[in-house]
This record gives sequence, structure tokens and C-alpha cells, in this order.
Amino acid sequence: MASHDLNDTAHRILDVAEGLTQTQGFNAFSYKDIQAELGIKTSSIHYYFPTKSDLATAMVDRYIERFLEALEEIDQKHKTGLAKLQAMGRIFVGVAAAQKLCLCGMLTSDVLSLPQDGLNELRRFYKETERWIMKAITQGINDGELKDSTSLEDTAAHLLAALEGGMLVARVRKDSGYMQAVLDQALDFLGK
Amino acid sequence: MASHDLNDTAHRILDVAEGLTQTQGFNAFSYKDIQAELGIKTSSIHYYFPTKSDLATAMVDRYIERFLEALEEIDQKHKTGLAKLQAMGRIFVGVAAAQKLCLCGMLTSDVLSLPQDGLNELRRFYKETERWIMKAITQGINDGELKDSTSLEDTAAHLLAALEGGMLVARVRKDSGYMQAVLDQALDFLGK
DNA sequence: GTCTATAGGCAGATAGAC
DNA sequence: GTCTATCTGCCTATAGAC
Repeated sequence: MASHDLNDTAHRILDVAEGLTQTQGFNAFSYKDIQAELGIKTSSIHYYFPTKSDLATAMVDRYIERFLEALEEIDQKHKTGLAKLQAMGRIFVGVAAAQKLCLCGMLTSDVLSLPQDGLNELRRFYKETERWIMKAITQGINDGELKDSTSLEDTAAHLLAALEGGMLVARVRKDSGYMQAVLDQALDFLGK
Repeated sequence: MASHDLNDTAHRILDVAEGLTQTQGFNAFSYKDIQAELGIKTSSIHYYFPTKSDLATAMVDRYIERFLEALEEIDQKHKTGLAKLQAMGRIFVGVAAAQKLCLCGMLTSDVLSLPQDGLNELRRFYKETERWIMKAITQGINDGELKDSTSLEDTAAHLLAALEGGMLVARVRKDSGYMQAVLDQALDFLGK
């Protein structure tokens, strides 16, 4: 079920669920929390998402869809590889500033309580994002902005790991500049 | 309460709780799970750790204590800064290989359901570990192995973020070489 | 589609016997 | 210290009226 099949109420439910997952974790909130925030009864939520697994799947689907769209927009808006990476980094800095975690990063903690499909979705998120990063780095190298990489794949894996980990640590540090510093450092390593 | 005040049973409880937290998350297991694995009734567990918050605190305390001890041992066993960083990295590669997360990384997801003390403990873990990394990098620079850093603090923050994030992504990737690749890449950036 | 009411189970936690 | 028994409350989920 793609996210454009969902109606307004379903989207609002996912909005709240997404926020709660990113701040508290998927196992840490209940349908009652959504009820409280949205003013719609838990039984009505079950009407849209019969089980919490269904909710998880729909939530991740929509998140990944939107994230990959955002990356496409970056591709169109920014010219150079470095500018693209910086724009992507800004997304993560924003998430950290909101005291949140990447939805997929958070779900990775809860992964064992998710349906099998959920694991595949998360894997897809990391794969696709790394692929996009590899493309951007390649372009940066061709642009002459970034230095040649011995292993493009490892370099991309490393950048993503640093961003995911940065958001994690930032939550505890509560230091508003921390995530930006991690990003700058990671991109600095890629420069000439 | 330092961990040397705990008796055998308490330690065995913490062993199980630690494993469950690192694989499933703190909110995802119950006293009943410990009972199942240890053959001791939940009420007896409450005897040692009256509330789950108490359990969390004791668990993190012991984990940090042991981790910092391991870093001290590394300091004694290894001579150069780079060798020390590699030895520390091996700890994290081992955790990832066991399909686990760093205990503190995992708890950082659940941080809002922890007692306030827990947050301070996690902050201490990151601070101390970064401090140790900074020392090792400084030594590596003096040894002539590592290149000079514009900001020692940011470089250390970045390395720790990459390691924490690497373990996160590795859980989903289930690629045994992934974590090692992230580590190698991160250390490569520090080299000359 | 949204509601009220409720089932059935498991969570954290406590009392008190041994 | 470890046990049995039990409390209270919250969770996911369903039935059925409107």
C-alpha cells in the first residue's frame, strides 16, 4: 500500500505515530497516545491499521518514500556533489535539532519486534541512501571538489554511519552544535 | 552502588538484562524474560532491583565501569595511538558481530523512559569515551602516525558517532564485514 | 467511519509464607 | 533469599451500536 492510497485521517495517524517513534521508540508508545494527541479513539485507529505491525509497515513505507523524494529534489536543486551531500546532511542536522532520531535508525533498535517485512524495508532505506551518497561522491570527484576514494562503497557506508550515530549521540549530548560538527568533519574527510 | 557491591545472583541478573537490552532494547523485555533465562522468579529479581529503573541504573553503571577498564587495559597493552584506536575499534566490531548494539547506544533510543540519572550516566559514557579517543589521537599525532587535526574534539566526536552508527546499520545489513569497513574507513581518514 | 464497551493477556510491583 | 499468590493498570485487539 503506497502512501497516496491513504486518506487524511490515516495520514494524520501516521504523522503522530512517526513523531512518537522518532522521539520515544516504536515500543514505547501505544494507540492510546495517538488517541490523546489526535482526539480519535483507539478503536478508530484500529480501523485504519488493524495491528501495530500494519502501522509500522505503513509508517516506514511513507517515510522512505518521502525521504527518497527529498533526495531527488536535492539532485535537481543542487549542482555539485558536495552541495548535494551538504543538503542531505542538513536534513539530519534538522532531525537532531528536533531531538529526534532518524525513523529508520530508531526502528533499527526495535527491529526484532517488527514484522519481517519491516526489516527488509529498513535494509532498503540504508541501501538506497548509500547508493545516492555514492553517486554524489562520484560526482564530487568528477567535479574536482572531492578527493579520489579507494572504496566508494566503504566511504558512503562510513558517511551514513556517522550521520546515524551522530543523531544518536546528539540526543544525549543536547548540544545543538554537535551534529553539525560531526557532519562537517565527515565531509571534511572527503574534501581535497 | 558500584558493581563490586553486587553478589553473584545480582550479577547474573544484570548479565541477562544486558544481553536482552543490547539485542532487543530496554523496553522490549520484561522481568519474566529474565526469569525464563535464569530460572529465578520475577519476585526474586525485584528483591535485588525493586524497580526496572533501578535495574537500568545498575546495568549502565556496571557497563561503563567495565568499558572504561577495558580502555585502560588497552592503554597499557598498546604503545602507539593508532594501535590503541584499532584495539578500541575491535571491541565495537565484536559487538556488531554478535548482532548487538552498544548498551549505551541502545539505551539512547529508550532514553525518555529512563530515570534522569540514566541520562547523566549515558552522557558520562560518551564524554569519557571521547576524551579517551582525543588522548589516543593526540598521541598518534605525536607518534607521527596520524595527521594533525584542526579540531581534536570534533574529530573524536566524529569517530565515536561513526562507530555507534556503524553498529546500528550493521544490525540491519547483517553483513559481517560492514562494521570493520566503517572502522577502517574512519581510521583511514585520521592517517597521513 | 467513529463510537462505547469489553475481552484477554502481560506488564511492573507487593505481601507474606517458608 | 526465594517462593506462591495476587493486585492494579495498561496494552493490543474485537464486537457491535450508531
